[in-house]
Amino acid sequence: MTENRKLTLKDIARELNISISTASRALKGHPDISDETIRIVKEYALKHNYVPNVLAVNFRKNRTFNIGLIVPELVHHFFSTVISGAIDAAKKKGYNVIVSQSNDILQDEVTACRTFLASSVDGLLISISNETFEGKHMLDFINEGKPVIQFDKITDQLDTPKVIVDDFEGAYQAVKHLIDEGYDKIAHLRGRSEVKNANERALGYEKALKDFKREFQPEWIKECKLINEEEGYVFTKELMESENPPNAIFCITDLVALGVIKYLKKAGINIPQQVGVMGFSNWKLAEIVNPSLSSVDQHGYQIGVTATEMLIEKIQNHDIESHETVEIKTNLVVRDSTRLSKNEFGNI
Amino acid sequence: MTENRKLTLKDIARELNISISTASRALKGHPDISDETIRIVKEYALKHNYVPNVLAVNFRKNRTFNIGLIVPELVHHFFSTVISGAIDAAKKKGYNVIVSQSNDILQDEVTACRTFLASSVDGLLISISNETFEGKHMLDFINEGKPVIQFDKITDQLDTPKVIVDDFEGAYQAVKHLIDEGYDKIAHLRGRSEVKNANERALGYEKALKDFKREFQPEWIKECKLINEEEGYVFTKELMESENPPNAIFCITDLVALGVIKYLKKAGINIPQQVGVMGFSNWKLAEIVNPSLSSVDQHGYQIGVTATEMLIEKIQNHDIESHETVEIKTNLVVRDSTRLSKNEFGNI
DNA sequence: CTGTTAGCGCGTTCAT
DNA sequence: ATGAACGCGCTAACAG
Repeated sequence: MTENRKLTLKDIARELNISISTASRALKGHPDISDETIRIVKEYALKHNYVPNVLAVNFRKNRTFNIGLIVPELVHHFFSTVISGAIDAAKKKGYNVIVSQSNDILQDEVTACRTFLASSVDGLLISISNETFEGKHMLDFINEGKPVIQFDKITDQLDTPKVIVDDFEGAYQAVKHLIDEGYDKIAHLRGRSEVKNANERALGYEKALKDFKREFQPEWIKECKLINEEEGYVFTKELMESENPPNAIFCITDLVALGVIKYLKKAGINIPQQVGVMGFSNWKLAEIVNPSLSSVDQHGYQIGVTATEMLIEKIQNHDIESHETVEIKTNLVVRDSTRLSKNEFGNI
Repeated sequence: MTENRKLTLKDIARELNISISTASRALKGHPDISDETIRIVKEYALKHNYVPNVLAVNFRKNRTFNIGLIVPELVHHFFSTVISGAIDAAKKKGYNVIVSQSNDILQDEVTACRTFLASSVDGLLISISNETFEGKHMLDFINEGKPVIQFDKITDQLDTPKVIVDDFEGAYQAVKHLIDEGYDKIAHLRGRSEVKNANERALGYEKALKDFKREFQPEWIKECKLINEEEGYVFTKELMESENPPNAIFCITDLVALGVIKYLKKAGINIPQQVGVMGFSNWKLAEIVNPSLSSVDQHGYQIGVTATEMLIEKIQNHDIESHETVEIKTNLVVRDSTRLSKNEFGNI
């Protein structure tokens, strides 16, 4: 309604009979300016509710205090947790977060990058799509002097700082837990071989089997393409109907584990007595499903915070060269689906 | 690496021996400019990959093509769905979305508003916190000529356009379904009486009971303060141990329903045979829980899309006056927890 | 200590 | 059909 034009430096300079630059400097307590002038200007500014025009400042300084964040999917427990961490960390440093999603489609990711690049962010946080392998679109970004940090789903083809989950160790610990509980025939529903995270988890799985000298069967490894419930269901059926069925199944992610559980229940196979089930990611569903699902927590919030803090630091130091990788440790969460030894409450 | 300064209008003007304004106009195909010049300039621009400096343009035009989005919680199925819709809709119109969360704390919401206002968004989408009642911080926004649209969790104290779920009708249909299935003693775990959505749902519940002349008992209405699993559990225990226990429970949200289900299972009460359970929101958990939970889908994605489209339209028309309210229809999703009549598969 | 001046990159009169 | 010139609001180098 009262569309009162905003007060500018010029206005307050005119009103106070000083020059614009004096006003500008006074406002930021520049040492050149007398305490008296500073006091007067600040008082006037406060009283008349002066707010610097951020557009002008950003234009002048050639930066926006916005950072771009691209994830494959926004409606996804892990990624929304990461975003939450990123937003909170950014806020603390005075940055905004502009969020975009690729839907795991390379073209969408490229477009999002271009938009961010053209439009206005000071740096980029990205978790790449399943279709991204080299990532020259991100290179464009770096070439303009804007730092890029990859997190979670990354490509080694692109040399940037990275914040990743220790998938190998997480998988190793998960499988070790299964072994400790007494399971000795452990299958793995893995992800696509082109995806680094999937490979790391598979390697952790194999290493644990090897270290503890448990049976290894290539037929016990199934590659999920879509990483959904359906695949968990179908592969479990295959596994359980085979000559040599496993007695535990380690899944690439909780959603797949859900399919596993559905099949086992349908087939009347007791979890965890006859077959143990281990997920990965520790989604909300892990506590909800029946029996509750053991899983590996990836500390998404922490990943978001760490990646954002790193990015902002690089932005502020104009550091486009360093390429350190930070690994966030995972955390095994044991629930009913693998608790062979003692099961206090039974399945409710 | 090759930190090549970006090409500006000035550069291309100098290179082509024309004036800056000619270059500027040629680039946007201004009718004053000869086709020949336009061709040459455009060709040069394309070849040398000219990209207008968005910061400068925005500064000049006093807008940012960013919209602010504030939700109580980001890590929340419904809200992340809304955000997803908002981002997709904004992208189509060439806008970015800056996301922030209030954590249901008024102070955080106010701060987020201030940041957005000062920093640079052209408009605001907001779903208010549980602590927000009047919302003068949003008024600040409007006073600067920037449109605000409230969605889902709104306050009528602030006169803005709104996009809301038809909570009343959703609740009415949910309870009607319970009645149709044969339940005749229906309780309601409602939300806080200060929250509009909670009231609407409670009204829908009461109206349905009245219309179909079913028993109404004030003791069957319990007010959840925190809207969590725990409350669902505790209130259900109370209800079921009372003199006159209900045989169906309609919950303010799926999370509460989860607590309800947990108690009933623990108490050995069969769902849906002895007691039917109805949620609200249709989270992912509704399909995962056992038995699967009937719920009311709120079409979060559509809410995000609609609110965003409305906002952008207002931004572009400098429309700060209109205050229409759009109601997005809900959709009842029937699952096992209320399927008394026929239950094909049984609970798996 | 303070004021003058000169841009940042772009859009937009106003001349020609 | 084109160019010169100005200004958006702010910062900063340079003078005094």
